Amino acid sequence: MLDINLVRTQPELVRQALINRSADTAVVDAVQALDIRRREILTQSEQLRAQRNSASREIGKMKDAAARETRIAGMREVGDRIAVLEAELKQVDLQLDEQAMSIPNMPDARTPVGLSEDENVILRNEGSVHRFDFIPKPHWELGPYLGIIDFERGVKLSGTRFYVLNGLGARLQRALIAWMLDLHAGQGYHEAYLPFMVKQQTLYAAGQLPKFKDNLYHDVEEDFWMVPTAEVPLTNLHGGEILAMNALPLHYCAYTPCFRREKMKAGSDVRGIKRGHQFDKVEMYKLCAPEQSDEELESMREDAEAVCRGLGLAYRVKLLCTSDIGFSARMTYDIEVWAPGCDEWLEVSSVSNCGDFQARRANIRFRREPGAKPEFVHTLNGSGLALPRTMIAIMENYQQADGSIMVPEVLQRFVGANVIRK
RNA sequence: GGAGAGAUGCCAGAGUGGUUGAAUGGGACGGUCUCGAAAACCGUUGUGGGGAUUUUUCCUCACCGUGAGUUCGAAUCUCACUCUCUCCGCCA
Repeated sequence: MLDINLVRTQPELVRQALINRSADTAVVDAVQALDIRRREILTQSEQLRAQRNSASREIGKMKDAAARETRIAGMREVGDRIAVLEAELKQVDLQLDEQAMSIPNMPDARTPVGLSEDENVILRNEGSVHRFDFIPKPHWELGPYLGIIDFERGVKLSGTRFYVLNGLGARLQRALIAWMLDLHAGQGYHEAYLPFMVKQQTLYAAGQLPKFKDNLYHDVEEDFWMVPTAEVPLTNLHGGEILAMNALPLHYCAYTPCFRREKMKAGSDVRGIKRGHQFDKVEMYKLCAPEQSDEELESMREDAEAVCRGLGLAYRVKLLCTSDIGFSARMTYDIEVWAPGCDEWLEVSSVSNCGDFQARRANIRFRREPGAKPEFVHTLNGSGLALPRTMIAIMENYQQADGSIMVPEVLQRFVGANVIRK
């Protein structure tokens, strides 16, 4: 949620930000009009209330019954007028909220303006791409060959885009989760185990609703929504709280499965485990004071890169342009690892600074010193990393001519093997 | 799932339908006293919206779990919901 004051005082700035995001600007006019009407109603109804409050106080002290009755009758009418105004206010508030909630965050000045993902900027390539003296196979061939990925049975259980991991395949994923969490703990992140189902309000606060309703799974009988990312519960962990300055920055990491109803084009990304309705992810999350968030973003990107480096994967860092950053983000780095079998770069992490956008929705504040006015914190999130794509990169980069897969050194003690072979 | 109890400020805990934003106690902060500290005493101690003034303040409205209702007036009365606790049942 943007500061309504920004829309009020600098609507042009907001409009330009929406244009840069390739989004419709009509919402700005709607918010402006509703905001003006809201304040009109407020002024009127508050005047009436003040009048009623003082009259009621006097009525309480009146002794003369007849005069008292006259006064009460007069106030009855004032009460009716208030009721009418309140009813309209409720409507206006509702609409204003809905409109204001649908405005995405203002991009940071450093986020390049661009009309599509083609205008994202590749900042760096890190690590050397592994050269093979044979043609590397894609993971959707290696997995079934080694018996560690079973696509058929996944489909049997749950339909297309589901799979089963077997034996060392399942173990490799578990090893990655454990290793990543340990790594992040060493980087100063506090590990949390979170609910995988949350209530609707929690999704609004994180910026997933109302815009991405179509991409979420939820129970129709109860107010339970499956988390699309650990970012959602992590954003709300301190919702409604006022934190002490010396508690900041807060660094969290968490492993959760993620559930996404993806409206995918038939035929796109269908092969393998790159994109599914359910996947695992280790997430990093930070809450900090506004002046800290630029620096925290860089260190979080660094922490995500450390995962790729630890696994010995070649990767590149992208700075997303205005049209490609997420709804809640003001600036985002993507980290992509090279997958020689699929022959493409895979996005394994997205590291974003959301500024006070989520904090405003979730009402997360802090006090610089006891007694000081509460201010909104800044929030940041980043994957560290998405599991299936990391699995793909490991399988395809560490494959050998005979179809076996070497286990990256850091994972060996978790997997309990140096190599996965048939 | 069944039965009961409860939800008030940072915490504990009062609150006859009418100056109750809310007694009292504790904590925290400031001050007096002291060489210093403790004790004692005095004072301060919420959030959000709107308006005026503009960098200092003032006025006003809302908020006592949430949402409706009754009333001239609700922390206080009515209803629904949520959550917490205790007991019973069930369960990994």
